[in-house]
Formats: sequence, C-alpha cells, structure tokens
Amino acid sequence: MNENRQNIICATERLLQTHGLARLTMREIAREAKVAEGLIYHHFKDKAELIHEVVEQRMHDAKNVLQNLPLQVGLRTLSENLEEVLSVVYRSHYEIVPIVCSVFADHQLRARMREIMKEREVGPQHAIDGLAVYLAAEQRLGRMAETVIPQAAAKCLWMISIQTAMDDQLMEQKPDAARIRQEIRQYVQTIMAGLEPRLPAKQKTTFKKSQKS
Amino acid sequence: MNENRQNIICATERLLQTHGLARLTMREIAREAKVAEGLIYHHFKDKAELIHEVVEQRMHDAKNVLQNLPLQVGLRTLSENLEEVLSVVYRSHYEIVPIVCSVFADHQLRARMREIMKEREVGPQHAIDGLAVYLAAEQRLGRMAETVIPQAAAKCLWMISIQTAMDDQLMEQKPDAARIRQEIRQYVQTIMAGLEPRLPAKQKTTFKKSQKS
Amino acid sequence: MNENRQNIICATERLLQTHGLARLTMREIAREAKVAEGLIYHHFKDKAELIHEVVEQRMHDAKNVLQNLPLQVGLRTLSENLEEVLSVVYRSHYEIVPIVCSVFADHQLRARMREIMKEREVGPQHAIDGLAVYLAAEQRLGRMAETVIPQAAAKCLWMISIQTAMDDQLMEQKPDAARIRQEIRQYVQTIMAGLEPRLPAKQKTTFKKSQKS
Amino acid sequence: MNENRQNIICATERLLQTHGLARLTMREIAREAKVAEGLIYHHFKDKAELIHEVVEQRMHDAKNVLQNLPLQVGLRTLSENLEEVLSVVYRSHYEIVPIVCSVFADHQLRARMREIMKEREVGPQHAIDGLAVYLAAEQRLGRMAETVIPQAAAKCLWMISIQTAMDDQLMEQKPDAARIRQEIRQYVQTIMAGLEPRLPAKQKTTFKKSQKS
DNA sequence: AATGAATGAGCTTTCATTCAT
DNA sequence: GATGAATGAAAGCTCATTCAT
Repeated sequence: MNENRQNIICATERLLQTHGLARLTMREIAREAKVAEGLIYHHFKDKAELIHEVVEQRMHDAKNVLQNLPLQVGLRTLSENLEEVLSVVYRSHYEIVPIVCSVFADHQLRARMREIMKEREVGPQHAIDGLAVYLAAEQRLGRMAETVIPQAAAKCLWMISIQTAMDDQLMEQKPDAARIRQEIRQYVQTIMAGLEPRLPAKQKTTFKKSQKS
Repeated sequence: MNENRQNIICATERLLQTHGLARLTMREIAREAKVAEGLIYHHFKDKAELIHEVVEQRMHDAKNVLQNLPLQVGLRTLSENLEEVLSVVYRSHYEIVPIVCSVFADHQLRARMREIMKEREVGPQHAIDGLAVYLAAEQRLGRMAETVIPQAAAKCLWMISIQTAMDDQLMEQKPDAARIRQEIRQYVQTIMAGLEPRLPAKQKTTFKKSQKS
Repeated sequence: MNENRQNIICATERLLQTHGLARLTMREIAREAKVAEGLIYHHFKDKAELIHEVVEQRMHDAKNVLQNLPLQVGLRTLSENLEEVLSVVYRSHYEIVPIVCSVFADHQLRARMREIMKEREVGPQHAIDGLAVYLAAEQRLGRMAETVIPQAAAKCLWMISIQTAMDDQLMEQKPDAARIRQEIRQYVQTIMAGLEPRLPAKQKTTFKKSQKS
Repeated sequence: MNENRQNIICATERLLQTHGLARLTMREIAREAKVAEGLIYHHFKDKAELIHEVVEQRMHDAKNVLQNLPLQVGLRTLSENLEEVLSVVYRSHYEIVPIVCSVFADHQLRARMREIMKEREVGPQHAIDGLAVYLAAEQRLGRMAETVIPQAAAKCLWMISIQTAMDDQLMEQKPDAARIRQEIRQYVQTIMAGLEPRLPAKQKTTFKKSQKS
C-alpha cells in the first residue's frame, strides 16, 4: 500500500519541524513512521530523495495556484492576482525554507538534490517561469508596462516571497494569514508602482528614464 | 596564544563558506588552521561554541559593512545609487548566506542566533533601516515617488540582494562582479519602473497602454 | 515451471560473470530473470544453494568443452595446434574464472566446490590429462622433444591460459579473439622454443647444453 | 605507536585465513586486534587499503628475492636461479591467492584496489618486469636463447607460480617445501628445454622453427 | 505457483571528544 | 600550551529472507 509511503513522508516532515535536518536520522524516521528502516529505501532511493519528496508535497499548493494562473489573465486587477498568488506561495515557502536552508548547508546533499531536480525536471525555476508566462500574458493585454521584463519581475516577486518566509522563520514569527496578507500587499504595491516619480518632476539633479526607446 | 584562537575561527569560517556546516569536521578545521585537533578544545568548550563564535564574529563584520553603505543622497541618479549600494550589500550577503543557512539546520544554533541578533543589535533590520532612511531622503528631494513606503522598498531591495546571493551560492556561481552588476541592474530597473502601465488610458476593461506621459 | 528455475540459474551466472559474487543480490537476480524475488525461494532453499547450483552447472559445461578439445595429432604444426587449442581453452577459462574466484571468497563455497570436483569428476585435472595425452602422442611421432614430460608441459600451457584469462578479467579487457590469439602465440612460442640457448657455445660460465640423449 | 598498525594488519591476515574475505568485517578486525573500530581508519583510508597492505606484506619475501636477482646474473645456472626465485615467489603467491581471488569477486573492491596500486606504483606488473630485466641480462650473457622475449618468458614463469598456488589452495594441499620445489623444478625444466625437438629431425610432417631469422 | 512489500540485523565509514605525552 | 593517537557511538545504507495476498 501507499499508506506506508505517506506515513514515512509525514513522519519525516514532523521530525524536520521539531528537530531540524541536522538531527534527522533514518532510524528515527523509521521509528516515527512505525516501519522498518529498510522500508524507507524501498520507497525512496536515498535520504535526499525522501527529503525532496517532502519539499515537493509542501509546494503542492503553490504549484496549484501557479497552474491556475493562466485562467486569471485579464481578470481582476494585476495587483489582486499577484497578492493572491504570493500569499499561497509564501505559505509553501514558509514551510520549506528551513529544509531548503539546511540542504544548503550540506554540499553533498545539495549536489544530490540538484541531480534529482534535474532528473524530474522540477524545481523553483519552473515555478518562476510559470509566473513569468502569466506576466507576459498580462503584458500583452496591456495590463503590465511594456518595458518590464517578465522573467525579472517574476523572479523579484518570488525572491520576496522566499525571503519574507525566511525572515519570519528566523524571527520565529507565526505565519498569521492576515499579517502575511498585509505584508505581501505592501511589497506588491511597491513593485507595482515602482520607485520612480510618476510625473516628469522639476528636479535639479539627473533623473534616468527607465525606457530607453 | 590568541593568534591560534583567531586562526581557528578564521579557518572555520573559510570552511563554512566553502564546504558548508554539515560536513565541517574538527579534523578539517585543525588542518586548515594548522594546529592539532586537541588544541581547539583548549580555546572552545566544544564544536557548538566554536560555531557560535564564528557566527557572532561574522555577523558583527557584516553589520559594520552594512551600516557603512555608500549612500549618496541627491547625487547621481537613484538607480545608479541603488545599483552601487546593492552591489556592496550583495557581496556581504554572498559571504554570510552559507552561515545563515547553516544556522537553519540546527535548532539550537538558530535559537542562539536569534539571541545574538537581539543582544548585539545586529541583523538585517538595522541595515534595512539605513537603506530606508536613505530612500526617505531621496523621496523628500522628489527623486522617488511619493506613494512609495521607504521601508517596504528598502526591504524589497534587500531581499532581492540576499536571495540572489543565495541562488548564486546554490548554483555554485562565483560572485563575478560584472555579472552581479548586470543582474542587480535588471532587478533595480524593474523595481524603479514598476509593473503598472504608465498612462491612465481610456479603455473599457481594466488595462492600460504603457507609454510616456 | 522448470523454465523459471533455469531462468534464475542463467541470470545468476550472467551476473556472476559481469558483476562478481560480492555484490550479487537476490533482487538483481530476480530482476535479471524477470521473476519476483520470492519465487527464487520456491526453487532454492537459500542463496547458497542457488550459487551451488550455478557453480555445478557451469563446471559441468566447462567439462564438456574441455574434454572435446580439437586435438589433431600429427596434423599441421605442433605450435599451430597448441595455439588453436589454447584459444578454445582460454575462452572457457575466461567464462569460468569469475566463478572460480568467487568461490575463493567463501570458505563454505570452497569446500562445496571441492566436493563437486571429486564427486562429478570435473575440474582442471581431467582436461589437463587430455592435453597431456595429445602431447604424448605428438612426442611419439617425434614432433615434440623426447625429454619433455607431457603432463608438465600440458599443465604449463593450461596454467598460462587460465592466468591470462584471469588477467583479462581483472583488467576488464574484453576477450577480443585477435588479441587473445596473438598473446597466446607469444606464450606458445616461448614454451615451444624454451629458454636454453640452442647452440653448445664455448662459454666459461656454467650452462647446460641441450641435446638429445 | 606503530604497534597498533601492525596489530591490525596481523589480525586482518588471521581472519582472512580462517574466515575468508566474504566474512571479514571491520568490527571483527577491530575486536581481533583489540583496538577501536575507528582506529583502523586512522591508519588506513578504507578497507581496501588495509587489505592491500596485507597483500603487500605477504609479498615481502618475493619482492626481496626479485630485488636481489640482479646479483645472480651469470652465477649458478639459469635453471637453478629460476627454481630458487619461483620457490620463494610461490610461497608468497600461496598466501595471497585466496585474498586476490576474493578481491576479484568484488568489482567495487577490485576497482579501488587498482586505484591504490596505480597510486603507489606497485603491483604484479612491477614484479614481472623485475624478472624480465633479469632474464634480459642473462640473455646478453648468452645464457638464454636470443630468440626469447624476456617479458613473455617472465610472465609465463610468474603465471605458473600463481596458478600452482591457486591449485594447491583449491585442493587444500599444504605448501610442503619439498613437494613445491619438485613441482617447480619440473615446470622450470619444461620451460627451459622447450617442446621443440632439439635436432633437425627427419620428419615427414611440417615442423616450424621458432626462429625466423 | 507467484508476487513484492516489509523486516531488521549488520555493513562500512564518520567524527566529536578525550587523554597520555 | 600543544599534540595526534585512540575511542566508540552513531550515521546512511544493503540485503537475505519472510509472508500475506
């Protein structure tokens, strides 16, 4: 049955949250999942693959919302759409950030993880690409400035989501939905409006236009 | 001597950046510092204490760098200033990211880091505040849109820097100054211009054409 | 069915030759034989019994090959005949060497192999005897020096074949027919000619003249 | 002290002889040598390196006799020298054959072993080369036939030694000095004299000379 | 007969820490 | 202060074997 497989993944997740990756041993996962150690290797090639699976499952909601993004093209405002997406993405990021950072600290595990992501053609890049595709579509509708590079904008938004999650984890802030929504709205609005003054102001110093026709 | 103590700390930091915390062994530290393994235990109670010391020192160094950002209110263009500042910030982030991420892998270390950040008033918030103050000043000069919340903008820029650094570390990209400069420019331009189309157009649906006023 | 049983044996033998005994797992055997792991235990009590069966069968096959050597008394040259025969012997040796060597790693298996060799009258001795009989016949025809002990000569040739096969396996050289032929020719020529100088020279130091009785 | 290092090697050798490589575990070596498991890795990089060391030490006598071979050039008869050398070499071979064959059965171990031999520039090839150099010297003195290829002859002799040892191990024959001496003498004499009839005989069938002037 | 998920002891190797010198 | 040999408790992973289906 797949029940055991899911058991193992859940047990891993639980231990990851309570003890961190550094103290995560296969033996303890087995004990927590109430299965034999060997069974883990029946379902996952190695520890890295198991951890990868946990991350993938935690990113499930984010993936969903990104996949449904094409349906939102042209609907509501761009800001609203982005706030909605980022709220969901943030939530996933909040959950995987401690794992991803831990993997970061272990070069061997990191290398193996890259391998797995290459094999399966998954990873953050694909998610960012999805967001960029959506932005490009909005751009074609004239709902986003023509000068914007969709890839760059998508990456900015993505980075902000991850970093906010990292900050909150580091500061032990619970991911309160309302607070998050507000914070994200602030960032989205900042990115939407841009820093440049809107009107050709009568300034004394140089002011560089963003459009080089 | 104290020379040895500093040697050990520096060696540890070097290895932390290149190899990560997970595979950081006392033997390797000793070899890198050119001292005997046993000597480390004369200077530090155990491995955790040594790591703490390194984290503390590194955070302090980063604090100095980030609090002396070359912010030039009213001079050159805002874009140019931000690119300049983010390049410096990036460099510091690139170095500190492996350490911060290592901290995530170990709950004990994470708690300790929170303490350090509170006690010593180091941490991202203080540097971001510096950046926000600069932006507010530019705003008062009319060089930044009035609607922008300086704190939010500063944080966006900050997050982009740290996340770019993380990406580069993850992909094992050397921090080539030219490449970094170009990547940062892209993000800065995106944030400067914003995603919103520039002109309030006379359209029925919610989307506007972008062009100069 | 018995088809499965033979499948398993063949699969095991194939893996034994390519991967060696040490890393030979029941799982891999099952995969190679395209049966379930559990099925192996319906046909064989345990792994040891399966290996025994393989060794036994392989020894039997080798016996057949080696007892039907293409020995042609009085025809062509002796060298040519030996080269021809050793090429065939080599081929058989090349296949059986991984199995024989595997047996050395396990004392239990080694004892069992000795038993098999005695019970079934297989083993090197019988094939060498065949070669010796051939040499004796050639000797009677005057095509081999009278002083040679056929048994000793046969064994020398035999050993060279098996050791060459072992070398090739060790160095993971494929048994390319042409290369083998050439290498064997070199050894046959060495053995044919002998190391002793041909002419009774007028030298001061001791050396034994070779001549007919 | 080096006492422990030697203890470990001896313990390994003892276990190798009594249980074979298949049942040789690091834990048991440590117990037999009365040291901690970890200490083995202080002296040897891994299991392969330890086994290699055991083989090297067992080949010590053979190495010695091969190193002293140049001193024998031109002294006594060639036959006597070869018998002497092979007797010693056989003895070493008899001891290492079970180990070498076991390694043969484990492709992973085998690969690692090749690595070690390449690193340290040791291995059978170097020993055979030494023997060939000696034979070449004797050839220059006219004590060995000009047509012989020293390398080929040396390899023949070497192979015969190994294979005799393998045979004896397989058949559980104790390496009785007198019996060995006699067997080796037989092979040496066979190789010395060669199979070709000495005199241009009045034969009816073709007879190929080994010397193509 | 046939399957393959499940077991768990055991493997090699790593590494923080101790301690006699 | 300084050394590095020695310890031994884990760690990740393997694999022959069992058993419910």
